[in-house]
Amino acid sequence: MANPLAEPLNPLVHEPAPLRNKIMNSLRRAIETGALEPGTRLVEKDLCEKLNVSRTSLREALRQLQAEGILTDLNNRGLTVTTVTRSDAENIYRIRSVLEPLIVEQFVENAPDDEVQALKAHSEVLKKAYLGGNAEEIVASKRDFYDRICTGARNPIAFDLLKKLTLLTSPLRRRSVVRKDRQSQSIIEIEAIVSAILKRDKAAAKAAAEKHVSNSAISALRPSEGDAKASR
Amino acid sequence: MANPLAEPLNPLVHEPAPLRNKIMNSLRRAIETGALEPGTRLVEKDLCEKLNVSRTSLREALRQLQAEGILTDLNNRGLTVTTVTRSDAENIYRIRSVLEPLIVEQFVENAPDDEVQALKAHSEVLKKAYLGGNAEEIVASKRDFYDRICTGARNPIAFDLLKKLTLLTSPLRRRSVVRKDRQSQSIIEIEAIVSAILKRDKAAAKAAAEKHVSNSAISALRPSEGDAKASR
DNA sequence: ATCACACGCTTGTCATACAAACAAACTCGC
DNA sequence: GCGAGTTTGTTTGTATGACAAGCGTGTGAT
Repeated sequence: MANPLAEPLNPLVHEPAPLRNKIMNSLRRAIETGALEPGTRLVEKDLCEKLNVSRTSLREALRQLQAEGILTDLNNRGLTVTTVTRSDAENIYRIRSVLEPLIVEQFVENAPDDEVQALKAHSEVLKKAYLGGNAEEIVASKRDFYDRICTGARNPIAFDLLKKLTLLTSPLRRRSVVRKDRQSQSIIEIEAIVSAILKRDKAAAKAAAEKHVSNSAISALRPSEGDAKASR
Repeated sequence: MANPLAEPLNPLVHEPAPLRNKIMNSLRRAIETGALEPGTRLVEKDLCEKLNVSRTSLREALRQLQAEGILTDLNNRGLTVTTVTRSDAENIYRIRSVLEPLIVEQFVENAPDDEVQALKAHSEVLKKAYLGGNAEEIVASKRDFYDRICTGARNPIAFDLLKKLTLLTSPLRRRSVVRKDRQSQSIIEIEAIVSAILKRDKAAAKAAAEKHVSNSAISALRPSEGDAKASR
């Protein structure tokens, strides 16, 4: 049998990749990695020079990111990287704690056996990444894991929402991933999800998914520092 | 006692309302009311002339609506009003059926008594609107009802998501609102939600909210016409 | 020290221009 | 008549330059 991890040779969409998309990806990446911290002011002219693009394209990209909630509009004084307050973060985790169980449920309903097998195989890779301890690798592997579940669930809309929500809390998550205790706990939780999925046990899978989000929330929100000014 | 329906004299935010926001509202409204049907191609030059704005501002508004999912990008051939496939609609209702119970739960947790009373009072207005049968009035009143719940829940992020999701299915909902049988059913379901909220009974309120979404879904998806081409 | 004013920086909006992608019409050879 | 290739027109993508308006800050006068 072929390696179930192998991608089915993606059709290679000949994406013309408009400039604004590249800009968006670049900025998203910067926020995700922490190169742009929450609260940073984004000055159009500076960004144009740094990215070497025209103001037109840049502004279109900014508008799109703004609509995604990643950037916040100060009234007439430009954009900043959205600062997620504690209350925002709690709300985001609360939303995730109903959305992710839904996705897992739909995965059980809709994913064909080969995707289930591939997920199982990938969960082993993820586990190894956790044990390896390389943060980069963990994050990448976990994202891949999520992608598989969301794709298998056949609910692209929820997938989209989740991507945006998790991006908003990426500053929090970055701190939480490096915690050793959280890592070993994550492994257990994920294995619970996978094993329930293998049995096609919807209720158990949902419960495991919810537990996983709840615990992530606890870990991410633990520091309990006073929350900053309002968000939007 | 003062009329609990009275608004507390909103602070009247001096919104400079950038042109692009007006454009967005205008387009959103057009889609919501059906003036722009799903699948309609949006040609920049035409819109500029109709709205009497420059291409720059228009394009920024379009990008923002695109990020919200209301507009879909054909590769290099412009934007269309997003066509929601049957599968998309099912997924949207499925998401709503977990999000709305969450919101209702948070309303029970967080809304102060006066907001609960105001909600109760408004539910009577909504009921009258249903009995009156004027579609415009029903929609407006129902939106107001939802706004109160979402605001009271203190979860602006979920509020935002719900607004976007419901806008996507507005073509479906428009057809469903006029159904007499659905209307009387709606009244009952909403009263169930309100009465559970009054008792501050989280579990019952959640259950009632979920039931309401499920039934809305059944009604909206009933026609069961073959779904069109892919969405995005 | 305070108030008012002026200046600079930044965003909001517009007009214009040109390249590139795409679709449709059109032409020419068979 | 018909198909292949070419031309043409429409539409989007990107860049540039310009100017008004909003906001913050510094300066100067009192």
